[in-house]
Parts: sequence; structure tokens; C-alpha cells
Amino acid sequence: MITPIGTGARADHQARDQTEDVIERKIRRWERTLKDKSLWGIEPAARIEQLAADLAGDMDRIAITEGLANQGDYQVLALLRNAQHREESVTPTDAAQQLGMTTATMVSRVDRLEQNGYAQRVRHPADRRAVNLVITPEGIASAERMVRKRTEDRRKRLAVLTADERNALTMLLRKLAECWSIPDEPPRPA
Amino acid sequence: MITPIGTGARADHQARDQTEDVIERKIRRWERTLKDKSLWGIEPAARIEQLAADLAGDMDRIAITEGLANQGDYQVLALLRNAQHREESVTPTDAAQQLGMTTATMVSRVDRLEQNGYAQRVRHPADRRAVNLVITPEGIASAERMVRKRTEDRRKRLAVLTADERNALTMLLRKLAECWSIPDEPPRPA
DNA sequence: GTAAAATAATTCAGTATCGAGTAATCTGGG
DNA sequence: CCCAGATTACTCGATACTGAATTATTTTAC
Repeated sequence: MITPIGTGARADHQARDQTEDVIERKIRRWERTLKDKSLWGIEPAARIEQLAADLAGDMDRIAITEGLANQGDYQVLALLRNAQHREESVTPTDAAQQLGMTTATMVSRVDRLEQNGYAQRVRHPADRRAVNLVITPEGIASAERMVRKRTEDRRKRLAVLTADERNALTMLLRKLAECWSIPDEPPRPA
Repeated sequence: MITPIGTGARADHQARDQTEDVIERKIRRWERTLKDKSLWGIEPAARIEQLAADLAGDMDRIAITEGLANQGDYQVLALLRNAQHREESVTPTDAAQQLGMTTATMVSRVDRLEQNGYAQRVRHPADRRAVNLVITPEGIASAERMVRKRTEDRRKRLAVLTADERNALTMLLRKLAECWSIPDEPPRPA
């Protein structure tokens, strides 16, 4: 999915406390109308979602310029590139598990990568059911181009913050990620 | 999309500097193999993406328990609920623009909401091409249930942070959102 | 007032993804 | 050895979303 771009970027960086942006307005609205102030603490989550949508949009655009369908194809290519660098072999099932997608999706992704000449299926040496995924030189080149462009984009995005602020943000997000599961999350139905 | 859950939540919160988590390991790997340390500053972006995926998973689950297809249907319902509360009228085109989706998608969402009895299409009083979307009492009830559950989920997730940390995080994310557009972002092909 | 351009909602063909099912192959207990 | 159960990649049917028409209506220009 390509996210509509540029909804952020307000003109006036100064008047923070006077004017509210879209997210703040939305939150206030619910606060007022729900009659309990239960929306406390929601803003960070809303902002994380918005920022992530923009990041995903960047990455989709990058992938598309490399002839891939979307960000997901990039992830597979990046995985293969790293595996190759580490001299590990990867099967479709491996890759699907590591990237959190179904093997059905992986099949179609590998199909695309193979069509583009970025990866190949080769016979597994020991298991005739299995297949090893190997990245081609073109695939490596493409993966590295994409990583570099992605890094560039993200650094531009993060350049608004000072180094100290970036560090603080990193630490907070890390802490958040550490104990992130919500208690009564229903177990994946096996 | 339902995101696979619970990849976070490491056991030891203490030994932060010794052990790295998945994201750190991935970043280090690229750093080592790319031969330039151009991955500087990427971690916050990676974490924002991961956290957002988890939040989206929560919300999809909530929407599904209310008989909706996904988070997107919730967004429409929430929009209608707020519009009704403010006594504003909303057309499919309005809603699509505000939520950043195509009108084609909006048509199918409204179809679903109508089937579930959560919303209705009524004739626009002045424009016979247009349609006004109105939320039903059942829709309002469902929207408010979902908002409450979502708030609860997110507060649980954010409860790891102290109040000070949450404030700091909010401020940093706000600042990030303010000047978020990257310079050479290609304009939407109109 | 009328023709041309713009706009609203919808439909349609194409694509990505998923869950479930399938055929081939491997593995472990007799 | 042999067969039951697990595993691998793949296929198939269903769903959500998109961009590009399409139809009906409104607005604009002359």
C-alpha cells in the first residue's frame, strides 16, 4: 500500500501550544464526547501509527522503483542478501517464518523475485521437498541500493531531532518494545 | 491484516547492554556488511514500524470481534460517529479523503457497515449525485465499545513507561511529526 | 439556455494476501 | 522393511484494496 503523503509538515513550528494538529484534535474530540477522560495516554500510540504509515510509504516507493511489488518483496530480498553474506541457506518456509508471512505469500514473492532475476530457487541438497533460495548478483545490488536509499530517507526524517533527542527517543522506544505484549492478548489459535 | 503477536517481551529487562534484540541485531548486521556506517539513526524508525504493526494487530482484532472486516472499517465508523456528534454530514468522498483511501474502497466499506446495520446511506438533500452517510444507534454503540477497548489496550502497552517518560515520548514524537516530510518526496501523480 | 467541464457514487479488472487443502517426500516406531 | 504422521512447497478459492472506467448529476462558460 502506498500511503498518501505529506499530511504532516505544518508550517509553523513555533506555535506548538496554541494550535493543535490533526491527531490532537481527534483525541480531544473523543475525550469531550465520551464523557470520561479514558483517552489518557493515547497520543503516543496514534503518532507511532501515523509515522509508521509514512515510513511504509517511503519504503513502498523505493521497492517499486526497483521493479518490486512492495515493501514485502524488499524484506525477502534483504533477508536473502544477509543470509548469503553469512553463508546460510534459506528455504521459503524459513523466510516466511522469519518475516511473519504465510508460505503462500512467500511463494508468490519468490516468483516475482525470480522473474526479476533477483533470486533463484535451487534444489535442496538433502531434502527433495525443499528448495533453497539464493540471491543473484543483481539481487544483491538492488538490495543494497534499497537499503541505502531507505537509510537516507529515514535519516532525513529523523534529522529534525537533535542527537540527544534521537538518543532519548531510541531509549524510550526500546523500553516500550521490551514489555510490549498486553496481558490478555489471546494466544494465536495455533 | 492481523500481525503475528508477541515477538517482543524479552525476559530480562536488566541486561540491556549485554543482549540485543531482533531489531538491534538486524541493524548491526547491515552496518557490518555495508562497510559504511550509514545506518546511523535508523533504529527509531525500525522500532516505530514494529510498534505500529503491533498496534494495528490489536485494532484489527477489536474490529473483527465487532463483526467488521478490519481496522479500516472501524476508522469509517469512528468518523461517522464523530460527525454525527458534531451534527455534520459526511459523504463517501468526504470520508475517503479524510481517511486517505480511495472512494472505491469507501464504497465497499460502507456496504459492509450497512450490512451490519451500523450505518446507512441517505439521500443528499441538495445534490442528487451525492449520498449522506449516517451512523445508526448500533453503530454508535459499537464505535464506542471499540474506542474504549482500543484505549484500554494502548494504555496497557504504554503502562511500561512512567508518566514522565510518556510525556517525553509524546513531545519527541510530536516534534518528529511536525517537520516530517522528506525534501525530495515525489508529488502524488495528481 | 445550452454545451462543456467537473463532480459523486459506483462498477470492474487486476493484484496481494491469506487459510485451507494437496502431492511429494522425509522420519521414526514396529 | 513399512507404514503413520510430520513436513515442504505449492495450488486454489476468497477477500480487500486499487486505478481506471461509467453513469448520473451539477456547475461553469459563453
